[in-house]
Amino acid sequence: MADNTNDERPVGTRELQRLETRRTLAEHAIRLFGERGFDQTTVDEIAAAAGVSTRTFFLHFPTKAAAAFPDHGERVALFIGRLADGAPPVNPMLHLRSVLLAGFDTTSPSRLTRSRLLAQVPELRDEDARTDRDYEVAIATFLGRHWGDEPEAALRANAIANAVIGVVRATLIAAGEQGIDARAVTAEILGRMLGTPFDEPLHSM
Amino acid sequence: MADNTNDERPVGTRELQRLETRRTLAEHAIRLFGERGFDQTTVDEIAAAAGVSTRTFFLHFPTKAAAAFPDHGERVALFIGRLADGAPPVNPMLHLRSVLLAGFDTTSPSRLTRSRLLAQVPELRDEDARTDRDYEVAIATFLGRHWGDEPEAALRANAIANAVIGVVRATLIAAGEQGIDARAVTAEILGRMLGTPFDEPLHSM
DNA sequence: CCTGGTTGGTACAGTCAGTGCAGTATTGAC
DNA sequence: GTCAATACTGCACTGACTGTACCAACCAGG
Repeated sequence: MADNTNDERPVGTRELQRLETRRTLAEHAIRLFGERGFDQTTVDEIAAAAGVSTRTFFLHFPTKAAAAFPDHGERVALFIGRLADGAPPVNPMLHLRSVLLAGFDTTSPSRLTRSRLLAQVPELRDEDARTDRDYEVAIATFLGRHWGDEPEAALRANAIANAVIGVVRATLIAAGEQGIDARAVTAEILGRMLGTPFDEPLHSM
Repeated sequence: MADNTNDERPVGTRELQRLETRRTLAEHAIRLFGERGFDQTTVDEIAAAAGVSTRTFFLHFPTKAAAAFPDHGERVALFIGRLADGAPPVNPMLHLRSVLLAGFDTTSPSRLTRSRLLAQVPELRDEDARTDRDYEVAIATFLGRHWGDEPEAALRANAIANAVIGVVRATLIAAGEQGIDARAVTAEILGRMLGTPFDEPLHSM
């Protein structure tokens, strides 16, 4: 066993070929979804366009829709890393807000592709909502670390996570349109939602 | 043509039989989902348990999952009616909050069934999120009536709708558990989220 | 080298959700 | 009583996804 203390990719011909196949599949899937729509594209067609068998498609992606978001795993990992980064924040809600807004600042090409695809292919929004569950879990876990895991605190963490993700998803889908400053709207709404300190009780209801 | 000025149900033997078939299908679907899980139940089994053909199932429900929420349409209609009820509210956000909380007060048996089923059968949560889109549209439309339909106002309405539905969904799923006052948690979070007036600009970001 | 286990991909058969269509039988309006 | 509307059925089909056996290229170890 090689002394791989760090988790370097063991880059061999095999691994490279596999990643290339995966990349090609996703590329053609996104292209075809955009050209014809999601329902008008079959997995057979995607596989054929990528030059592999249909069965191979499902060795790389669990569902047809998953091919539209090939870097989902990495993005979630990045988000979790950012949430856990640095010293424990004084106000977790403000930390959460700044991490969420940081996602708007990094203009990765894949984010633009994703926004455009979601705005263009409505059938993919359901799948998007499904994958967003990973972010919800990440946020709820993060908040749970600060609020404890009593049932009511957990429920609150869950509800906040749902709400926050809802805001970000809505704005990210619209982010492709002209003349909309999605980041500003997100910042404003999150500011109102998360600005009040949730660590102190609220009795004026 | 009879002078049906009001929209009374034309109750005939046929209509009754149809409603009964639909009810039976939903009843067995919910039972089987609870007993074996969603993926372990086939539409064939549901139809057989209800004593009809498989094809008939799809005359009553568009998807397998839809049978788990047979009264979804009525509930959405009720919600929309409550939103539009009365004079135009002074503060639409507060009106929205009170309508949402009213949903907790009416302890309909179907709501309890739904909560229990969602807590028990995780595969149905995706479908739940999908059907919740109808509520999102209703809320966004309602807010749009007050805020106008400029792109940024529409985006804000959409984002708020997403957030609010996220909170309610999270709490409703947990509502079946013991010792959790889901309504109180929802009221508190919505109070913080919607309490500040969104009609005035916020400059302290 | 070479040899043998690992692994990316294939072929094939199968399950299940969902649709289109042609047909039957009961119902209800005139 | 007749005839159209309609609740339901049977059948054939598409398309997503899975299990399994198999091939072939790769990448050790000696």
